[in-house]
Amino acid sequence: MAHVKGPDHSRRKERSRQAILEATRALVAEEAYEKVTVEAIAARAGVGKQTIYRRWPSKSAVVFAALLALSEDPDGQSVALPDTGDLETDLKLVMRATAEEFADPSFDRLIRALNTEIANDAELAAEYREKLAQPLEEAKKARLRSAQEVGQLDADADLDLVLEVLYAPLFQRWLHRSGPLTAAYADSLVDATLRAFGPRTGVGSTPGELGPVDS
Amino acid sequence: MAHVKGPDHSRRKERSRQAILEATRALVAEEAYEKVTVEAIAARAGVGKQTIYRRWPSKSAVVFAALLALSEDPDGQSVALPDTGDLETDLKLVMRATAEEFADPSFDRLIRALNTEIANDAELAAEYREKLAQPLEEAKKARLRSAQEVGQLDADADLDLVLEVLYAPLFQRWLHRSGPLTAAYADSLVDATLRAFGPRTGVGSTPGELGPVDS
Amino acid sequence: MAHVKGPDHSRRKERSRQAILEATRALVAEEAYEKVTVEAIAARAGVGKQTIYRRWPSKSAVVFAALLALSEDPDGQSVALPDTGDLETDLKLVMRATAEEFADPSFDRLIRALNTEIANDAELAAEYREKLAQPLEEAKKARLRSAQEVGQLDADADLDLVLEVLYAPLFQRWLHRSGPLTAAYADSLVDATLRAFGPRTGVGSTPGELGPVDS
Amino acid sequence: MAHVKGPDHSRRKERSRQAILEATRALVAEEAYEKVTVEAIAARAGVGKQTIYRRWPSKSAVVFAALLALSEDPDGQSVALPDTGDLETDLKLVMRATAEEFADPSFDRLIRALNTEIANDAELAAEYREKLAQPLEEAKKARLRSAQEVGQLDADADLDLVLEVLYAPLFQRWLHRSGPLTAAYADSLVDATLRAFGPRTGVGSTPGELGPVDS
DNA sequence: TTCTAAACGAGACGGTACGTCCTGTCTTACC
DNA sequence: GGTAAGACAGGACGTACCGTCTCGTTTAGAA
Repeated sequence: MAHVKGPDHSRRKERSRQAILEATRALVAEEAYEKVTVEAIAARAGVGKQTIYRRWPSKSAVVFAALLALSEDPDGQSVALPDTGDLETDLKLVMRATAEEFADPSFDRLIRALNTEIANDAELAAEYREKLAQPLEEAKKARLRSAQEVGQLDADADLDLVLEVLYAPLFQRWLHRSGPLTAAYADSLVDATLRAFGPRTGVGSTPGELGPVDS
Repeated sequence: MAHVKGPDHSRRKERSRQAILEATRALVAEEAYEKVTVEAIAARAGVGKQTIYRRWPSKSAVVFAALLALSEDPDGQSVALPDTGDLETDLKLVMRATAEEFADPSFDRLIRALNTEIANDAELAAEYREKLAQPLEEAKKARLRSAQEVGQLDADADLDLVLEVLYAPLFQRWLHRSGPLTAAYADSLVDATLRAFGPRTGVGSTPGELGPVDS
Repeated sequence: MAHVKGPDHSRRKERSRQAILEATRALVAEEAYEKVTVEAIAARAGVGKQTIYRRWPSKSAVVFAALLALSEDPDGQSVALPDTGDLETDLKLVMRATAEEFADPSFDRLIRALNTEIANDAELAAEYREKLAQPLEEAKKARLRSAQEVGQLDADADLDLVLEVLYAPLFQRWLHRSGPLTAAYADSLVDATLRAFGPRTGVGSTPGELGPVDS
Repeated sequence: MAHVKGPDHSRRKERSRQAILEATRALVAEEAYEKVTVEAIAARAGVGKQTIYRRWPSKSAVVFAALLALSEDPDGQSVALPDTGDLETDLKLVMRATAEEFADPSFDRLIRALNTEIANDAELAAEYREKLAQPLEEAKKARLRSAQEVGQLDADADLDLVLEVLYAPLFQRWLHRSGPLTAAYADSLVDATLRAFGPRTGVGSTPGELGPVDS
């Protein structure tokens, strides 16, 4: 088990790595993505450019890593959606929060940068899905499955599809700035989704038996 | 108010304009958007760089204009969706066609470039909506209204929302490469949309009896 | 005779060229050669780096060109050594002037830079000889030939060798800082050279016979 | 005076020191001086960079030390010129050997590197003179003094000047590549030097008659 | 038909950022 | 404790484009 490698310098490495990611995040949040330069990141992080290029192959990769780290920080922790027992309530809560998040200018810039990256780089897109999107989707699907068990959602529904119908309109409206992201809009997406994938009435079980589903 | 200008050179202008837009389209279709340079466009179009900058303020604007022109070309013509009388049939046709379109690599690159532009530039986004998105949406809404009239779609449905629920999942799946764009997928989006916004025909209940449920 | 070439931009070209060479000269005169950077030259000249690299392949070449230009400036003019008729007087005048020149710190730095270049690059050395050294040597040899004609110098002397014996010690002492460059030293080099290559006494003609030709 | 040090790592020290100097020599002999890097030296010597910087303050110093060591190696030995009793013979032997030495490409690169260093660094130049040049010059002067004693050289000649007249032309011709370094050339330098500083035996004239010509 | 002035192709220009390389210092692990 | 390994901050390198400017050269309309 004796490895032949050199020293790991792990403390310095970690310190500079964090400084770089933090500086990147700050810069991307501050100004338009295309104006963020590797030189500025290095300067802000108090780091030589080579230290950046030693770890990442391009600006895209650094920015992407910085944004990934943003969501990964609480390492071991697994995300979970609220579960009050009422799907509609929970979804509206989550969707309204999501809509609000997009309103924050610095969050907006960060996510636009991230989307620009992954839209134009299939590899980064794959990494994004694996590291960020899937865990989040799993959490959401867990909530949906729990709803399926209590008959608040069609047991046969394709959960990926459900999530897309729920989230994609919000995402697209934000990305294209094609309309306001209000709470009412968030609610109406939940309503539409539940109409599309809610319990199939008259298949042996009555919703009413399980208690009220609507607000 | 008659100004004393020289010859208008309109023929040359038009020729070089077309050459620029065509070269831009070709380059964007060929390689990653960020590798398309104004210099390359000028060279390919057999044009001086200044001739480009005389007309457009930035590379973004040229690319955007090139893509706009792509869809505007059949000038006077107004798009219209098929109307067989059956909304489900028509929508599935359209959605399957849309899904196929995205599969063409050069179309893919063009639209990714366009989306990158408008995602990061609010002004271009506005122009995009005005010139491209809205006319298309109007055509789609016209078809939906026709469906409302024959009771194939909830008369109170917010048509913008309907279109988002229908298209946004497809768009997002394409943009993030998060799943295959099959005909079955296109169909399932139509199905879901129709479940969400179709006629409110309960089992043994008339739509009118239940009244609108939405807020 | 209609040429197919583009515009010559000669005025801009010449202006920026002069600015670059002047800035280079100033910087090389100011500080150690190795601390002169292309970036500093560009900044001082108010010029983009690319404008330098468009003309010269390396820093060496720019510096070399700057130093060449320094001596070439009076374009058509051909150098000539004084000719009073007395070789010893003339040579001592020239050698003392040369010794003094080397004492000027900014001249010193310039010439050290030049020598560093040509010592390490055979091509530059060839160009240096052709453009700077040879014309100067020709002027010197012209004076020596005139001396040979009046019997003040051995008619069979190899003039290249004479010049080397005369100048090389001064040059080496300066380059290696191995001794002071005084007027007395300059004189003693002339004396030694004249002893080595002066008229061969007793070969039929006495110098005195021809009488002094000087002023 | 025995100093109280720990385990005397002197052997390791000496080993790594030798490895560094040897690697430096090899690299300088192999390629252009400016392409020799400290990193390459360290790698070739199998040594950490810090081990180099612990001993020498800069790359210049390492290279200089390497070249110094080259000539110092036979430590206690003091150089001496041949003395056959005939100065001309001895000098021609030495000058021809010197000229040949310069023809060796790897020697050439080494000495060019050395000259570049000392031409641009007064401190190194001083060290060079003290450690390398002066001992050698002393040896040469010893031979000249011996010649003075037997009347083969002017007893009043400034031996530094004699050496310069003898060697500097060869050195300059080599440094500037301004001519071939042939045996005939070497001989002609000896001849010229002896004419300039040889015994003052005029044909039928006593030296005293002419008197010193110098100022 | 000749003249004239705008628009043009070409491409140099001042800049900015890129990604690479090397210097001289610092840190870690090993011996 | 000194060493090999090599990461680090810094900074120059030479390249690629940007958007501007400056040339001669079309070229199409007005004279």
